[in-house]
Amino acid sequence: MSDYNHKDIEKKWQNHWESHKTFQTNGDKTKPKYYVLDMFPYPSGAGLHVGHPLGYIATDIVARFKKAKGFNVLHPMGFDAFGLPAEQYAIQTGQHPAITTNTNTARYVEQLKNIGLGYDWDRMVRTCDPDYYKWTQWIFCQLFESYFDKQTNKAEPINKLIAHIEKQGSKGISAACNEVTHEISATDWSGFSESEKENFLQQYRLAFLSEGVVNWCPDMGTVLANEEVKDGFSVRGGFPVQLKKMLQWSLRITAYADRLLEGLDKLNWPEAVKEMQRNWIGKSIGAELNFDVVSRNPNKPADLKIKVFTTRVDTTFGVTFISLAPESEMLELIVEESHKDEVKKYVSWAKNRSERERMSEVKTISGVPTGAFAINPFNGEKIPVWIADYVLAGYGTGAVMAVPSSDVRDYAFAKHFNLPIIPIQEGKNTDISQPDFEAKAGTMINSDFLNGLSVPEAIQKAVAFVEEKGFGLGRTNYRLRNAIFTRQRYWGEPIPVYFENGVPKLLPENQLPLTLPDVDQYKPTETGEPPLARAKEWKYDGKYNFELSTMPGWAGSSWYFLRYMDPKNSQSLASQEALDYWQQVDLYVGGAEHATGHLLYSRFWQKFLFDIGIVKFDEPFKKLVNQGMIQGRSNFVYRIKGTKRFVSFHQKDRFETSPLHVDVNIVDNDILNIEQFRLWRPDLADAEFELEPDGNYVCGAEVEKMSKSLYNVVNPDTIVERYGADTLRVYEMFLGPLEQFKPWNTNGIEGVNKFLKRFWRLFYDENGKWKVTQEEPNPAELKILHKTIKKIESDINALSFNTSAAAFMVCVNELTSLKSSKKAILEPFAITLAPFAPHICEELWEKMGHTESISLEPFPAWNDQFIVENTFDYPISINGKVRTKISFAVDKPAKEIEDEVIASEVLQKWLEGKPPKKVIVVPNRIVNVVM
RNA sequence: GCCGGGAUGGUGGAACUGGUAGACACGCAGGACUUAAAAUCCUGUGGCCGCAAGGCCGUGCGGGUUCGAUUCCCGCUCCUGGUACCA
Repeated sequence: MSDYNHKDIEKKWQNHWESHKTFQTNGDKTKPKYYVLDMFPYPSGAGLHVGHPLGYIATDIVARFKKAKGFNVLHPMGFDAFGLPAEQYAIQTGQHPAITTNTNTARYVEQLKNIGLGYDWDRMVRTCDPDYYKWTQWIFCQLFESYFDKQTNKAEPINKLIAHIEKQGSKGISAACNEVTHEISATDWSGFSESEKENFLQQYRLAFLSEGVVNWCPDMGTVLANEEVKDGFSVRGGFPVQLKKMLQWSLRITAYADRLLEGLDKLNWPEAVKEMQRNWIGKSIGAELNFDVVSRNPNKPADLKIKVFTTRVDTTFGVTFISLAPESEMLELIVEESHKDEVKKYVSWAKNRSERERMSEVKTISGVPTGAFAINPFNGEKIPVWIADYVLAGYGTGAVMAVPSSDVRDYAFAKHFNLPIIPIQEGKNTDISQPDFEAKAGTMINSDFLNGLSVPEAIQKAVAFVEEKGFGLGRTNYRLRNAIFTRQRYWGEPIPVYFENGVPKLLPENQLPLTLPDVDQYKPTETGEPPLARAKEWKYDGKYNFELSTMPGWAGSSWYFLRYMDPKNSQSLASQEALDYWQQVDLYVGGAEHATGHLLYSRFWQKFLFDIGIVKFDEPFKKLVNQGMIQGRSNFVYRIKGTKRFVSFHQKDRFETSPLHVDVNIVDNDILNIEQFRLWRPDLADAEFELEPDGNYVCGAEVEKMSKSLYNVVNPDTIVERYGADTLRVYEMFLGPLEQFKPWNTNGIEGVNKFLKRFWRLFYDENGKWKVTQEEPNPAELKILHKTIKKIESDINALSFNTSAAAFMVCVNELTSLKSSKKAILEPFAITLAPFAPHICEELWEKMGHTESISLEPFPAWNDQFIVENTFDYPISINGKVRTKISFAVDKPAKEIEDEVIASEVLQKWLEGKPPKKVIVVPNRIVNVVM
C-alpha cells in the first residue's frame, strides 16, 4: 500500500482502537486528571449533520493532547435520550419510543465512531436507561426530603424543620418557602392531620406540589417551563401556549438564586452566558411599600393596604397614582360601585388577550380607574388607584407606585390619561424623549426630608425611613421563577411518588427505579389525563396511585456529567472515590442555546448535591466554551417564470426568474451537476439550462439554518466517504474560530485533503516507495519542527485550532520544499499532528516500525534553541516608516538581545555621526529613529 | 429600548501584552508534465501608477493619543446573538 487510501486506513484504526480499548479511561489515579466533556446530544431520527461534530472534534483534540501530555483523561459521550420526537413518533406509529431511541442512538454512535472520535464508549450513559434514571429519581427524592435554610444558606433535611415546628411552631423559621404562608404554633401542628401536615411542609420542600399559573400547551397536552416557551409559542414544535392554573410539581430553584448569581463570578465561562444567567435570575434590590386604601366599596377590610415593590423608594414623593395588574385579587375589594362596569369590561378584555397580543401591543397604553384612592405614606396625599395592563401580575407584588417623572411607562400612562407629573430630581430631564430621563442623577427636589440629597443617598435614607415607620420592608426581588417539574407525557422519568389518601409519599429508596409502565397508546387519555393513566394496573403496593406525570427533559441532563465518573455503579449515583477524583468538568463544550436552561439547572442540582454532601464542589463546569453553530449554505437555481428553463447565476438578472432551492449535495463549488438534478427532480427532468460561457451552470448561494427543508444538510458520512475522517476533522477546525458562527462551505475542503496527501508524500514517493531515512536532521528542519510543536501546544491550550491547521500546512510545505524525509523529524511531527488527524498518523507511525499505537505516545517537547534565527533582520524606520533593515548575527533568542546594544549598533552602522533626536527600540521588533 | 459579539483582499480567515497588515487555504492567472483531460508540481495574486527599481493608497466611517494604531480612547454607521411593559 503506497497511496493515501483513507477508507482502508480509517476503518483499520477505528477497529484497532475499539479492540484495544485505546481510549478507555484507565484507573491510574496517580496522574493528574483532566475531564473534558461535550454536551450530550438528543439522538434525533435525522442523524448527525456536519455541524454537530464541530465541538466533538475540538474536545477530541484536547482529550488526545492532554492524554499525550500525561493526564488521566475522562472523555465520555452519552445521550439525552428522553424527549419529544420519539414520543410523537410513538403516538403516530404505536412503536415504543425505546425502540426509536435505540435505533437512533446506535446510528449516532456509528456516525461518531466514523469520525474517529476517541470516546470511552464503555462509559456511555443514556438518560432513559432505568439504571440511570434510578438516580435521577433518587435526586428528586432528596429534593423532596429537603428544605432551604436561609440562615445556613443551604439545603437541610426536612426533618430538621419538622423538629423545629414540633418544638416552637413556625415561629422563627427562616426558610425559602411559597409566597402564601401562615403562622402556626406547635399545638396547631400536633393537632394537624397527616394531610394538613404535608400541606404545610409542601410550602418548604425543595420539590413540592403547588397550584400555580403554568404555561399550558394544548397541542402537546403538557405544561412547559418558562425557557421552553418563547413569544407565546413552544420552543419545540412552535405550538401556541396559554396560561392555566394547575396543580404541579416544582423545584424550588429560587432558593438558590443568590448562590447561582454569586457563583458566576468564579467561573471561566463566556461573558455572554454569565450575563444571560444574571438577567434570567434578575435580582433587583428595593423595598416593599404599603399604601392605605380609601374606597367606598363595602367589602373593603378596614386595614387593607396595597403593597408595591419598587427599586426607587427615593421617588415616593413623586408618586401620582397606583397601578394594579388586571389579575389583581384585590380589585373586588376596592373598586367603587360607580366604576364597576368599566373595570369589569376592562379586566375581561385584558385577560382575554393572549400572551402574544399583549407582547405585540406593548406600545399601546390602556387602563381604567377604580374610583378608589391610596394614601402616600410619605406625605399623606390621596392618589388615585388605576388598573393597567402594563403591570404584570407575576412580578413583584403585581402593583406599582407610579412615578411619571422618573419611569418611562408611568410617564406615558400619565400623559395619556392626563395625570399629574411631579418632578423630583433637579438637573435631570423630565422629558421622556431625553436620554437621561431614567438616570439616577441630580439632586432630590419636592421631596421634603430628601431634598438636596443625591439619588443613592436618598435611597438609603428613604429605606431607613420606611423601615423605621413600618411603612414597609427592604426587599430583594428576583425574576427567576421556581421550575415546574412535571410534564404530562409518557417518554420521561416517572416521578417516584404515590398518593395515599391524597397525601404524596416517596417511593421507598429500595424500590427505585420506578420504571415506566407499558401502555397501549402514548397519547393522553380521552379525559385529558397523562398517558401514564392508561396503565390501569400500575399502582404502588397494588392500591395507591402513582403520580402520572413524568419529569421534564432537563432532569436527566442536570447531573449526567457525574454519572460518567462511575457509570455502572448500582449503589450510588457514583462512588465517593470517583467523585472525589474527577471533581469538576475541566472543559465543557456546547451550544450557547442552553445558557438559561441546562446550564442553570445543572448548577442548581450541583449546589444541592454539594449541600447534602454528595459532591465536594458546588460548581459543575470550570471552563465553558460555546462552539458556534455551523449554518447551512443553500444553493439556488433560477427558473425563468412560467417555463422549465433555468439560467445560470450570472445571467439571472436578464430575465424574470424565481430562485429554487437545490440539494447542495448535487452541487460542487457552486457548479450544478445537471444530470443529477434531472434525477433528483424527475418532474423537471426535461428542463433546459442556460449555461455560463465556460459551459457550467453556476448556482447562487445563501447562508441559512441547516435544515432538511432547505436542502442544505450535509451529512458527515458523505464527507468521510469522499475525503476521509481526518480531512473532515482538520477541515472543521480550519473553517474558523471554534466560537464563531459560520456557514458550511466545502469550497476549501480540497485544500485540507491535499495537505494530508502531501503529508503522506513525505513518507512515500510518487512511485509508492518508502523514503523515510535515518539521517540526522539539519537546523532548518529542526527549526520548522520545533516551531510547529510550540505553536500547536499553545494553540490547543487556547482552543485556537484554526491556526493550528495552518501551522501544520506550513510545516508540511516547508519539509516538502526541503525535500526532508528524516525519521527524526517525521516521528515527532506525526505525534503532534495525531490529535487532529489520528488515522493517517497511526498508519504512518506503524509503517515507521512501531508496534504501539501513536495515541499512547507522549507529546513531543519543543526546544527554543532550535527556533533561534542565526541572523536577525532588524527593520529600521524613520518617523514611523520602514526605510531599511540591518542584519545581526545572533547566538541567542532575539528577545534577549539588549535594547542598548541594538540602539548603538544602529547608530554605528547606519547613521554615522548624524545623531537622531530619538531612537526607540522594541525588543524583537523594530527600531524607529526620529530625525 | 437595554446588554453582549463583530466589521480586515474576489472568498474563509491570520496578526502575541500597540511594532514590517493580509499567515494558511480557497478562487483566479500563467507555466511544467500529458495526445488530451484529471491528478500532481512550480510561479504570481490587496488596490492604483510604473518596463523596472520603486512610489502612493489601504483593516466599516469621522476624529484623537503615539515615533508607530486592525489593536487604545471619543463620536457614528451597519451586521449579528440575547432580552424586554421586571416597576
